[in-house]
Amino acid sequence: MSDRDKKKADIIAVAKAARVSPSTVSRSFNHPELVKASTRKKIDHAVRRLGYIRNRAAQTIHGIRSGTVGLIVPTVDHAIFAELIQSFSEAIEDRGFTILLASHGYELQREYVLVRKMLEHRVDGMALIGIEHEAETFGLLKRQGVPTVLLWNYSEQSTFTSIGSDNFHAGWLIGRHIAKLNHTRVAGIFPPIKGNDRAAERRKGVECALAEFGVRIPAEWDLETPYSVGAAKDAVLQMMAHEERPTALVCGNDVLAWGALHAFSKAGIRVPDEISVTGIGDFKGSRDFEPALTTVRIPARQIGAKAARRIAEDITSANRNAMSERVVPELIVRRTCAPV
Amino acid sequence: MSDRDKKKADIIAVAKAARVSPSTVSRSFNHPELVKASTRKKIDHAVRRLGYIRNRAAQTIHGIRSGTVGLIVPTVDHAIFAELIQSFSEAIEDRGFTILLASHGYELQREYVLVRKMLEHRVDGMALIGIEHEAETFGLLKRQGVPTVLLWNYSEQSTFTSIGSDNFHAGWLIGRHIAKLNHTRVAGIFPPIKGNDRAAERRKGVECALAEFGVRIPAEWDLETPYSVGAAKDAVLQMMAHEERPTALVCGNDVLAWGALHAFSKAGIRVPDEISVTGIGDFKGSRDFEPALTTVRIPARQIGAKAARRIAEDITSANRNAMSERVVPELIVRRTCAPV
DNA sequence: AATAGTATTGCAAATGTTTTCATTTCTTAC
DNA sequence: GTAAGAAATGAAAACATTTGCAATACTATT
Repeated sequence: MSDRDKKKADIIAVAKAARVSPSTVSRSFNHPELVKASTRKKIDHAVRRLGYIRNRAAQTIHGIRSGTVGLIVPTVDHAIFAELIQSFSEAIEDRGFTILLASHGYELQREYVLVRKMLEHRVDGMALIGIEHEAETFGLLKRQGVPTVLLWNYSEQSTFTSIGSDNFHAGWLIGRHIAKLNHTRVAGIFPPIKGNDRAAERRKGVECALAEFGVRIPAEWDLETPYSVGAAKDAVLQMMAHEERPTALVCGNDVLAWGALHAFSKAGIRVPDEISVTGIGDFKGSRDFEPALTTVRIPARQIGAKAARRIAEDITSANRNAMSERVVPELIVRRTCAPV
Repeated sequence: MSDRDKKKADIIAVAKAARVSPSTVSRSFNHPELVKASTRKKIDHAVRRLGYIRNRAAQTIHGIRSGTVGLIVPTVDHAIFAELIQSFSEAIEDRGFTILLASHGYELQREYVLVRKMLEHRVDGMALIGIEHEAETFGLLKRQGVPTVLLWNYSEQSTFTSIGSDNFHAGWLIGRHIAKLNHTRVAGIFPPIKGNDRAAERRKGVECALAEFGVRIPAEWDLETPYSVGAAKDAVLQMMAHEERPTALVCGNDVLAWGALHAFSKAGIRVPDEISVTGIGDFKGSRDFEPALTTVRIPARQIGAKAARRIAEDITSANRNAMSERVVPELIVRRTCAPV
C-alpha cells in the first residue's frame, strides 16, 4: 500500500488523480451539469480508484444542509412508536435524509438535552412526540429556526406544526361505544400520564364520553400500570379477584388490552360475554388476537409518512406555515365488546 | 432584535461578546482546566446570552470524532429489533454518542448504500444486524477503518467483531426440546430466510436437532410466512384444516408463535394438549401470553448494551481486537409444550 | 480566419472550529 | 523590586469543502 493510499482520500487527492482542480471535483458532485462529461468520467474513475467518500461535515459548515433530521421518542420499544419510527424513517430516507434518533424515557428534561445535542449536529429538522414539551425546548427550537413537527397528537393552537390524531377524540370514541352498549360498571386501565400528553388526552376523552351517559369509573376500578402486557395482566387479575366486577374494561392502549385479554383467558372469564374490553391504537396483532380486539385506529404509519413529507417540505422550501394536520382516529369494532 | 442577534451566533460572536479571543472560547469548552475561572464565567455568560450552540460539523473536519454511531437494521418495527435498538441507544447515549438510524428492509444491497451514506456523515462507528452482508459493504467498512460490530448473530470466524447469540444453537435447543418430548409429527413455520442469516441459522439448528432423533419436517408442514401475527395465524389455520395434523409446531420466532397460538385458540385446538408450540426470542409479552409460550431467550437488551459498550471502546481506544462476544441462548420452558 | 458567445475550468476566499506556538500576565521567592 | 517560572491568552495555520469571479477553451457564425 503506497503512502498516498494510506490516509483517507480527500477531494484534493481526487483532484490530483483526475488532473483537475478541487473545484471541478466539487462541482462534479454538486452541479454535474456544469462539468464536461469526459471530465466527469475522469473524476468518477479517480473517486472509485481512491475509494473517496464525501465529507458531509465539511459541506455542512458552508451552511449547506446536513442531510439529517432528528427524531426523539420516549422509547423505541413500544409497538406504538416502533411503527411510527419505521414509517418516518422510510419516508425521510426516500427524501435523502438520515435520521438521528434518541429516546428520553418520558423525561422531558432529558428531551431538552437531546434536542440541544441534535442542534449541535446541525440537524435540518426535528421531530418530537407529543405536544407537551419543556418551554426551554420550544424556545431553543424556535430560536434556532429549525423546522419542527410534533407527532402523534394533534392540536390546533400549538405554535409548531403538529401531525397526529386527536387523542381526546380517540378516547371519546371508545367511551361512547362502551356507554352505548349500556355498560355502567366500567373499569379503566391507563399508563402513567406524566410526560405523556397522548395518554392523558385519551383518558380525558373516555371520561368525557362516559360522563355524557352518566357513567364514571370508580376509584377501585381505576388502574394504572406501565406500558407492558405483564403489568396489565397482573393488575387486571387482581381487580377481578374481588367480588364486585365491572362489565367493561377500557384500556388506554392495545398493549394493555392484550394483557387484560390474557388475564381474562387465564381466569376463565369469557370475553365479551362476561366482560367487554377495548384498546386504543390498533397495533399490529390486535386484529388477529383471539378474540379480535375492538379498538380505535390511530394510523401510525400514516402519521410517520405525513410527518416526513412535511418536514422535508419545510426544510426545502423556506416558507413555513405552522399548519397542523389531523389524521382522524377511527373506531374499529371487532369481537371484544357486547351489550350488557 | 438587533442585527447581531439575527444570524446564528458562532464562536467568534461569543468571543467578541466575552472580550476574549476565539481560541479561548474554544479552549473553555474543550479544555476548561486551561482557562481561568473568571474568564470561563464571562464566556459562559456570553454563550447563554447569545444562545450559542456548538457546531459539531466544524469540529468534525478537524478529525475530531463526530460523536455519532450508525445503526442499520432490517426494520424497526419488529419487536425483535425494537428492543435491541432501545437498549443500544440507551447505552450509546450514555457514552455521549448519538445514533444515526436507517433500515434496509432485508435488502442487503440497500444496506450498502446506507453504510456509504453514514460514512459520508463520518460516523465514528457502525453497527449492523447479522453476519451476512455484501462483500462491498465489508470492503468499505474495512477500508475506511470504521469500528464495526455485527449484532444479533454470533460467529467466530467473522473478520468483524460480532456480538450475539448462536442462532443455530437457539434453534437446536428448541428442536431437541420437542424431540425429547417424543414428538415425531412436527410442523415448522419460519420467516423468509433471504437476507436473514439469523432465521436461516435457527432453522438449520431446529432441523439438525430433530434429525438427531430421526425426525424431520415434511414439506406439507413446512410453512413460510412473513414476520406477522396475522400471516402466521392464517397459515396455521389453513394447515390445521387438513385431516393430517402435526403434534408440534416449531415457530421461527415468537411473533409467529403468537399467531399460531391465536389460530389454535380460534380453531378450538387446545395447547398443549392437542399440539405443542414453541417460539424463539422470548419477546416481551411471551411470558404473559395465555398459555405462556415455551421459547428460547435471546437477550436483546443484553446484546444491545454489550454492543454499545464494545463499539464505544473500539472508538476511544485505538487498538481493536476483533474478538466476538457470545451471549448464550437459554431454553425457557413454559406452558405450550407437552409430551406426546 | 476572426469574432462573439458559450461552456468549462481554476483561483482564492470563505465556512466554524481546533491547536500549536509564541506572547503576555501573574505568582512567588528572594 | 527583580527574576524565574507558571498560568493564561492570542495569532495564525489547518481542517475539507463550496462558490463567486475571472480566465481559458471551445463552438458556431460570419
